[in-house]
Amino acid sequence: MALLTPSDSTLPAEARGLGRRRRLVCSRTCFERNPYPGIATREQLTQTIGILEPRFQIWFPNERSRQLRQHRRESRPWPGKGGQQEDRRKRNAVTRSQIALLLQALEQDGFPGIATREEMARETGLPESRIQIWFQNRRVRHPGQGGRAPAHTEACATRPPAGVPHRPLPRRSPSPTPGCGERGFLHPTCPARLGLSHRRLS
DNA sequence: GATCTAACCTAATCAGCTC
DNA sequence: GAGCTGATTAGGTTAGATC
Repeated sequence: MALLTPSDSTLPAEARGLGRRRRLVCSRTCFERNPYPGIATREQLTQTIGILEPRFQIWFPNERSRQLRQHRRESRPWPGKGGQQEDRRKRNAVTRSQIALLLQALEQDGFPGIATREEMARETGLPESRIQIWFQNRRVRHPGQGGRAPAHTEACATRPPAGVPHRPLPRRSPSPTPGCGERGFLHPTCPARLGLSHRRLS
């Protein structure tokens, strides 16, 4: 079985002034068996390896992305899901009180870093990974609620400062996509976001 | 400094639940 | 069935770890 191990850095990312989680290192054996693991398989891997399930939910898409690119470079067909699709995670019911807490946090920061998310996980009793998903969905579906975002629309509409590459507009949208900040979200490299979101800590 | 890749982001979509 | 929203996916960027 593949081993997942924490990287050698001894301090948590937040303690080092970063808004990201510590990195893990993973080998590919588990991926070759099933590149699309369902919740049951991921939980089983968690039991076997001792790494939390949400880390697999990050690692597997990343690995699929790499493999897909490689297959395309070599003009090989990607096998895809194939076979029976495994079960999804059971839908998590978020209570009104939990939503209230999350909305409060969203007002303050639409892009909470790992420390904030873990604090909210403690307060709400929800898993941190579910909070991350909740923020992702919320930012997309309620763009006006993203705390400070609307206030920086003007800054986002302009060019980033020299040396700060502006992220390209979102993909997979055949229709014209609103500019940064227009719908209430800010590109990570937007000058308005730099110094505000979880990246502010760096 | 270059490279690799986990972490993170988005839009799009699927799917469960409530009305 | 419509609407809402949690979960998943593809595809992109960022930044920490390693060489």
